[in-house]
Amino acid sequence: MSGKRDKREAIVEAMLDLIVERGFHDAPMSLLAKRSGASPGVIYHYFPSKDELIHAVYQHVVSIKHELFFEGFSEDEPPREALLRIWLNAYRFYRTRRKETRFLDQYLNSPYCKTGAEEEMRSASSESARILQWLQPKKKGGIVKDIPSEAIYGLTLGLAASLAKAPKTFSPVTLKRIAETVWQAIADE
Amino acid sequence: MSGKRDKREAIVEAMLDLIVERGFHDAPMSLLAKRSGASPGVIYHYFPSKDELIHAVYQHVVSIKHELFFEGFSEDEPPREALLRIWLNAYRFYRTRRKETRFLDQYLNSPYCKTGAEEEMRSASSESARILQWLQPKKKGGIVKDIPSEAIYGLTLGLAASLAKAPKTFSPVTLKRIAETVWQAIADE
DNA sequence: CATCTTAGATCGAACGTTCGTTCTAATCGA
DNA sequence: TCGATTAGAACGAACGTTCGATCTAAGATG
Repeated sequence: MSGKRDKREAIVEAMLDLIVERGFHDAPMSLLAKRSGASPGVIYHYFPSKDELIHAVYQHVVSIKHELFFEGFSEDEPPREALLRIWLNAYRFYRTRRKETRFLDQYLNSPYCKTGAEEEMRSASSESARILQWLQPKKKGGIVKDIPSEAIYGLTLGLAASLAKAPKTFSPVTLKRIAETVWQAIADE
Repeated sequence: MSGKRDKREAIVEAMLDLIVERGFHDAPMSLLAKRSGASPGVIYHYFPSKDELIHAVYQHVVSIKHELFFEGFSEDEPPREALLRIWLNAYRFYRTRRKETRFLDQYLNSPYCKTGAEEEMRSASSESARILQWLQPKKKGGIVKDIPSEAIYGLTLGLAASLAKAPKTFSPVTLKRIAETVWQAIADE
C-alpha cells in the first residue's frame, strides 16, 4: 500500500537527483516538491530542515556504497583475493552509480559535511576504516608494504575512483591487470 | 598606487575564501561586498554576474596550480627525475594551498564547471594534458607501463592529492620513498 | 597654470524575485 | 466525528542585480 516510507524515500531520491543535476546552490525546495510529488508541507513533516534532508541524502548514499563495496567479502579470504574483490567492487560502484558518486564528491568537499557532522563521520569513515583495520595486521605481518595507510588508500580505491571517472570503459581483462598492478604496488614483494 | 587591478583581485580572493568557508550555496554577494571592501556596484562593474565571477575564481586558481606543478620542470630531464619532481610539486601544492585545493574539489564536482565551460576546459585539462602528452612517447618507448593514462594519473597525482589531504605531515624521506614507489608502480620494470 | 571635459571607478539604497519555511483549511482513515 | 495527514497559498527574509549619483584623475583647451 505504498506506505510513508516510500514517500520519504521518494523525497530523498529526488533531492539526490536535484543536487547532482543543479548543485547545492540551485536545488530549491519548491522544485523538490514538484519533482518528488510531495508538497512542501509533507517534506517538512519528514525532515526538520533542508540541511537535515541533505544529511539524510548523504546517509542514504553512504549505506549503498558500503553495501556494494563489501559485496561477497569475507574476513578469512586470502589478503590478495580480498583486496582484488574490494577493488573491483569499488570500481563497479564508482562506474555504475554515477549519481551517488557525484553527490559524494560534492558533499564531502562542501561545508555541509563539516556542520553537525559527528554521527556521520563515524559511518563516513566506517567503510574505509574497516578496510584499513583489516589491512593493519597485514602490515605487521609483512604482507603489505609499510607505507602510510593514506598511501594505500590512494593507490587502491583512489585509483579505482579516478579510473571510473574516465570516459572510457575498461574491459574485465584490463581491470584485472590494473587490480594486479595495484596489489603489486602495495604488497611487500 | 593600489590601482584597479588590486580591487578586482581582492574581489576574486574574497570570493575564494567565502566559497571555501561556506560553500557555493552560502556565499552571498552582500557578504562578498563586505569582505572584499568593494560595493555591490563595483563587483558588477568588474564581473557581469555571480556565475562569471566564480568562473574567474576558477581561472585564477588553475593558473596558480599550473605554475606550481611545473616549477623547475624541463622537457629534457630524465623521465624518472621529471616525474618525481612533478609528483613532489603536486604534493606541495595540495598540502600548502589548501584553500585552492578545496575550491577545486568543490568546483570541479559541481554543475558550475559544466555550464558555459569551453574556454575553461582547455586550461583545466591543460596541466594534466601536458603531463600525459609528455608521458605518451615513454609508453611506446617501453619506459612506462602500457596501462591507461587515467591509471597513471590516479597512481601519481591522484595519490599525491589523497596523501596531502591526510592530517599527518610526511617527512621528506617518507615522501621520497612514496614517490619512488609511485615510479616503480608505473615504470616498465 | 587654471579650468573644463570626460570616461571610468565607486557607492549604497532600492528593486523584483525567489528562497526556506509556516500555516490554514481541506481531506482522509478509523 | 476526530485526530492525523496533506496540499498549496502565504510569509518575511535574503538573494542577485540595477541604477542614478558622486567621486577621481588624466588629458585637453585657453
